[in-house]
Amino acid sequence: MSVTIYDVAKEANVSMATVSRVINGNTNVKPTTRKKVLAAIEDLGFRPNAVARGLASRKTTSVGVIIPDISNMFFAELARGIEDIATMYKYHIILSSSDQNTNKELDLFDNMLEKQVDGVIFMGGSISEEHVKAFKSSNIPVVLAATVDESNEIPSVNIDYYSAIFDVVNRLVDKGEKQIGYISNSSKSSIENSKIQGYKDGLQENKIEFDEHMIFDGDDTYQAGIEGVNHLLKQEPKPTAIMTSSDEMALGVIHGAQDQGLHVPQDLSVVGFDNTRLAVMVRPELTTVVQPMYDIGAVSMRLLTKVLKNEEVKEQQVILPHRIIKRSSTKD
Amino acid sequence: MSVTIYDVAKEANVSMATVSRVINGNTNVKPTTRKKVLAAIEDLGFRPNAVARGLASRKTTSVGVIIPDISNMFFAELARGIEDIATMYKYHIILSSSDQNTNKELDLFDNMLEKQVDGVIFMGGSISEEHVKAFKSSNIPVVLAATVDESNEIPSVNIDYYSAIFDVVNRLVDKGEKQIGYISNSSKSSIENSKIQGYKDGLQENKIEFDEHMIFDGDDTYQAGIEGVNHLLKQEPKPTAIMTSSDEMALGVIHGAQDQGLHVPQDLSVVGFDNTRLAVMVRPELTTVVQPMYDIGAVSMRLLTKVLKNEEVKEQQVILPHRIIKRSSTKD
DNA sequence: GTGAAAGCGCTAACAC
DNA sequence: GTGTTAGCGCTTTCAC
Repeated sequence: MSVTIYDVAKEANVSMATVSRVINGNTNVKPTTRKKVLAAIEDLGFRPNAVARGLASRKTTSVGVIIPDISNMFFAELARGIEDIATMYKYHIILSSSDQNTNKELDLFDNMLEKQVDGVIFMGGSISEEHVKAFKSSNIPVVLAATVDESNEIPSVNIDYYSAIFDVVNRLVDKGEKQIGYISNSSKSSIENSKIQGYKDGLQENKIEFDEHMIFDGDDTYQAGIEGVNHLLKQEPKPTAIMTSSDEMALGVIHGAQDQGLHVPQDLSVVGFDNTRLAVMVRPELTTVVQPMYDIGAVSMRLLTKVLKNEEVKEQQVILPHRIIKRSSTKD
Repeated sequence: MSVTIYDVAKEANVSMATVSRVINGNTNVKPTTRKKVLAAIEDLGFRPNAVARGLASRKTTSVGVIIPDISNMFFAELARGIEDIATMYKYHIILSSSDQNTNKELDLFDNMLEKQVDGVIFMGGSISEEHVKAFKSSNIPVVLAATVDESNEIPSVNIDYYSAIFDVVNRLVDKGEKQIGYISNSSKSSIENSKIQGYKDGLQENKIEFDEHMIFDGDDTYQAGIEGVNHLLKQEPKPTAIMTSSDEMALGVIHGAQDQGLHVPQDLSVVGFDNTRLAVMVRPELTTVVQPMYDIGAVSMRLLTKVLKNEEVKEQQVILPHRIIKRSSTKD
C-alpha cells in the first residue's frame, strides 16, 4: 500500500487539510508547519495520487489530443508543439490517432470525456455538424489545430490556405509559367477545398483558363507524387510547373520527373506545401509554402490553456502567417 | 452536474452495484434487469467516470509512454505501433517527449506514477542504474522499446544492432569495398556502442585494419550526414563506402557526395539504417538495414499487456529479426 | 493558520 | 441475482 496524505498528516502532526494546502502551494500555512509537512513528505516518500485529486477537484490536468496519424511527419511536428506548451503549463497529454475516420474520432472524443480530460485539441480532415454537436455538448473546451470548422463555432488555429496557394500561382506566373498543374489530396476537407479554390482563383487572376486535367488527386504520399507527375505529364499541353498539397508529394514529383529525364526546374518547376524537413532533403531543394506546424500546435495549446484558466481570449479563430520559401525547384 | 451511476440506479430501480455490474459486463445479471439498466443509461446519457473508477479499482487502463522526440520519424513510427496495440487492448496512452534528458526522463516517469498509469513504455538513449532503480521500485511494469538495458533487468524489445552493422560490413566487403567509413551518432548509447563494435569486428573479420579517421560523429540529422561525408572524403585514403546509423544521415551523405560531383554508388556506396520512409525518397534509392520500428512498438506494448494481465511471458528480452534491403545506393 | 468532516463517482467484498 | 456498505486518496467548505 502506498503512502497517503493521511500518513503524512499523522507523521507531521497536522491535519490532512494542512498537508493538502502544502502540496497545493496554498499560502495560508505557517512556515514552520510547512517545513514539518515537507519533511514528513520527504521522509515517507509521499507521492500525491493524481487520480484521487482528479476525483475530488474535478480537474485532471490532462488534455486529450486527437490526431489523424502520429507517424505522419506533419502531425508529429504539430504534436510536438502541443506537447511542449502542455508541459509548460503542467498538463499531460492523452494521445490517440484517428486515421481521419469520423466514427473513430467521435469514439475517441467520448473516451476522453470518460477520462475526464480538461480539454481537447482536435486535428482532423473535416468537421461535420456531428463533430460540432459533440464538442459543444461536452462542456469542455475544444480547440482545432490545422483543422477548419466552416461553421466557425469552434476555436481554431490555422494558416490561410486559400491565399497560400493563390500566392504560389501568382509567383509561378511571374516566372513565366503558363501551364500549372496541381496535385491535391483527395480528402475533400475544407482545407483542401480552400487550396483548390486558391488555385482556380489564382489562375483566373492571371487570365489562365482552368483545365481540370491539370488537377491530380493524390493522398499526400511520395508515391502519389510520382503517379501524379506521370499522369500530368501525359496531358496535352503538358504542365511546366506542378504544385502539390504536401512536400512529400512534391519530392515524388521531382523524382518522377527526373526519372523521365527531365530537369527541375528547367523543364518543370515544382512547389510543395508545409516546409517539412523533407524540403531540403532533395536535389534540387524544394520551393514550398511555409506552414508553421510546430507553432500551430503550440498556439492551439496555449489557446486551450487560456480558456481553461478563464483568461480572456481575443480571437477564437487564429490565422497564423504563412510565406513562400524560394529554393531551387523553381526558376529564379 | 453530470449523471452518475447512482442516478442510473434510481432510474432503473436497482442498486448501484447492479449498474456497476452491467457497465463492467459482469455476467451475474438477469437479462431483463440488464435491459432495464441499459435503457436507463441510454435515457440519462450516462457516461462512466474513469477517474472515479480508477480510484476505486486502482487501475486506470492508461499507460505512460516516454519517448525522446515525437517529431522524429523513427520514434513516431514506434509510437504508432505502441498506440495501435494499446487501443486494441483498451488502454490509453499518456505521451511525453524527454529529449533523451535523464532528469526529464526520471521526472516524467515520476509524473506518470502520480497519474497512476498501469505501466510504462520507455524509449531512450541509455539506461543508467538510476533508471533501473526507479523502474524497479515503482511497482508497475516497464518495457523498453528500441532501448537496451545492459543490466538485462528490464524487459525490452530490440533488434540485434551489433549483427546488423556487422552484416553490412560483410556485404560491402563482398562487393569489393575496402575503405568503409561510418557515421555514428554521438549519443554513446549502448545501442550505438553495439553498432560501432559491429563495425570494428566486421572490419577485423575481413582483415581490414580499423582506422579511427573513418568514423565521424554525427547526430542522426541530414546535416550531419553532409558534414560527415565532407569530412570523410577529405581523409587519405578516402572511403569508397559509407555506412550511417540512420537513414536521414545517409540521405545527407548521398547528396553531399553528389554535390561534390561524385556518383553513387559508382564512386561511393552508401548504406543507411532503419529503413524509414526516407529510404525510397532519394535517388539512388537507399540500401539500408530494415529495423521494424512499428513492430518494435507493437511488440513492446503487447509484452506490457501480457505482464499487466499476468499472462506468462516467455522471453523478457525480445530480439526482433532485422535484414538488409538492397537498393541502388550500393553496387550490385 | 488549522482542523473536522463531507463528499467526488465508482468498485468490491460480503450478505442475503 | 441483487443490495448494502465501506472505502479508494484527495479537496473543499465551514468552523474555530
